[in-house]
Amino acid sequence: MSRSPLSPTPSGSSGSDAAAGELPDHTEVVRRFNRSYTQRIGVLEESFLGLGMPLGTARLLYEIGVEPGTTRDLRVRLDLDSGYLSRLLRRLQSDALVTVEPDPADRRRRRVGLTAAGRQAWDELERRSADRARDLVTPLTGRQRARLAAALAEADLLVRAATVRLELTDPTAPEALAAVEAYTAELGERFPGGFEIGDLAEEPERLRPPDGAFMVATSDGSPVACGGVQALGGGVGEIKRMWVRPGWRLAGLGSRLLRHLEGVARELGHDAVRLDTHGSLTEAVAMYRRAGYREIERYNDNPHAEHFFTKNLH
Amino acid sequence: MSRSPLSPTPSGSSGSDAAAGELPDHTEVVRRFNRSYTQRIGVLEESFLGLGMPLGTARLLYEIGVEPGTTRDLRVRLDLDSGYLSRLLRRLQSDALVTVEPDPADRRRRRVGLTAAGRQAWDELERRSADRARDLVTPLTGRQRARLAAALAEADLLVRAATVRLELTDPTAPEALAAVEAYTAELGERFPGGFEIGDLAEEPERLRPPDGAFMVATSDGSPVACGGVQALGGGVGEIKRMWVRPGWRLAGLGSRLLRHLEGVARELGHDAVRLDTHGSLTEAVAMYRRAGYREIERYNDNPHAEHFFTKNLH
DNA sequence: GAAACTCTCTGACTAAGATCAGAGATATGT
DNA sequence: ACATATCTCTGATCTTAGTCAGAGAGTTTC
Repeated sequence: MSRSPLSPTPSGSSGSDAAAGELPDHTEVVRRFNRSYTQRIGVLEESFLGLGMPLGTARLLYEIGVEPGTTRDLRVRLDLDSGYLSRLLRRLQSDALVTVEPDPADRRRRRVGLTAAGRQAWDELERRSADRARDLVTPLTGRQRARLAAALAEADLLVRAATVRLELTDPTAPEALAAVEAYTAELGERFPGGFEIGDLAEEPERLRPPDGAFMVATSDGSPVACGGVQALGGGVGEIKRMWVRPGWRLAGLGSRLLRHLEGVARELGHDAVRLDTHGSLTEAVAMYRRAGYREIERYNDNPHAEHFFTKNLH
Repeated sequence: MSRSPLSPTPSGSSGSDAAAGELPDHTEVVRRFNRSYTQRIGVLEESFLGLGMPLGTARLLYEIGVEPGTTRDLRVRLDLDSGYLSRLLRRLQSDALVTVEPDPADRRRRRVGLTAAGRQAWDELERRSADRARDLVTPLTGRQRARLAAALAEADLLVRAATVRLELTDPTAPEALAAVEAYTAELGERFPGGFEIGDLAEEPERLRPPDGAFMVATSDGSPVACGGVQALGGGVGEIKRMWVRPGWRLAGLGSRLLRHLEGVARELGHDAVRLDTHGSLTEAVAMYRRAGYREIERYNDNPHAEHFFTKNLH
């Protein structure tokens, strides 16, 4: 039986695992990386040890330091049982690292914050974590460090992009509004003459089932992409308000979103989709072409649109 | 400008750590990666859950499946207390997943292997772990997957290289012999006419303190690089038997080892070092030049050497 | 102002992870 | 052959992690 695909040397022995004819899905590379990286770096966690407090407590302290809040916030963020949290907090409190006081807004809740000593302990956690990262990097030469940083940044971007979840969102929901706000803010920068698009909440039913749909992608709580489908009639759908946060465009999130929206349009019973865009959004125009869209005549009177596209869904 | 160029989120709070004038040491990239990666991928560990056995047990089972061995091996590999290991093994044994029998070579030890049922459970662990990796990759397009794989492979190589430990090793120790064996095997392939270098164990005292030193770098237990320093007399040292496992040469391990050996030579009181090499080892020759070595006349009668170098240590 | 609900806390409990000090068996060096 | 070292196992013990049920304080709804 062959060696484990996770074999320890980098010498290409793992490359042979993918049988000759298969398409590479690269999962082996991911697994190999996971294994060696977690083994060597020991994850973030380890730097939380050795402060004379158990891991869970340190994690909680860290989280409080990142952003103080109510016990409820912390429970949700760390997914803890309320009884367990209560005990952890009491321990931190008795070590004089955190303050716990009733929330004036709702006196059932408690607000949690760091004391001066707690801030100090938090800094220590930060320092350890940074030290660990530095330990990893120091044996390398400057060029190698740069290569490592570039590789990790690239991997980070792609992993983030891969783990973004596209979610059907009501156009009036706060996440949807936040996404569209970011969208219009960006357009506003591009067209200083003043830019005006209809408020998303104006006709929300057009972007809501059963007539349409609106998708928002969030990462770490903030919107990174959005887009909707509405009906134009005659079996034709229209893709609207498609936007991807600038830093995320390199990761192909746009095409993924577009593909998804086409699928939604198909489910809504459309045979084709159209969309319009401004000529200055060159990346977007290129992406539409790559995705199989062809340019057509103006089909609406949107003053900001210069290019009009269509794609057959069958 | 202080923002990371690839930073997809506006979070900013972490980016400001690197003050404007500092040289980038890239620790922020590493930390950022650690945080987001562990958060999203949840490490390898998670795929070990849900088999009806606790994490530690699953980890042990997995390790046995990767490479069966004696209890001692496992204890070292997983860094477990012997009592703890004993109990974990007993549990696996009572579930009929592993066989434990005395090692015929040393009847104090026990050999541990998987039963058929154990192999099946191991396959299940493998499958889960692979599934998790695949889940990560599937949302990406083919090109993005290739980019991710390339980035992770690059990061993996560099991380491995960075975490390799160079250790002063006695020339007669098994790791040293293993390294030199790999070295001569490779040279044997390059020079099919037959290749003969003196056995390392012949004059071990020359490569041993106080006259010399021999360093071996191991990764996951197998040697990946080696090299020694011996005295030539007159304040001159000689670097001998320097070798880096092929797959590791891209990661700059050679220069790191060379730099280290120069430091050792300096500590041994030498003012300069020499070395010889064969002309066909073009990468090596280039590396020596890059490291500040200049070519000199032949200073010995090594029939395999064609190039001779020296470097001043002060 | 009572009912229903929300939130935190306490006590009781369990499993898992981990460490330590020997006992007993086996191997090695002199 | 003896002392010494090595190795695994057992029993005892401890901390951490995590769960559950309900008490008690506070808030919202009608």
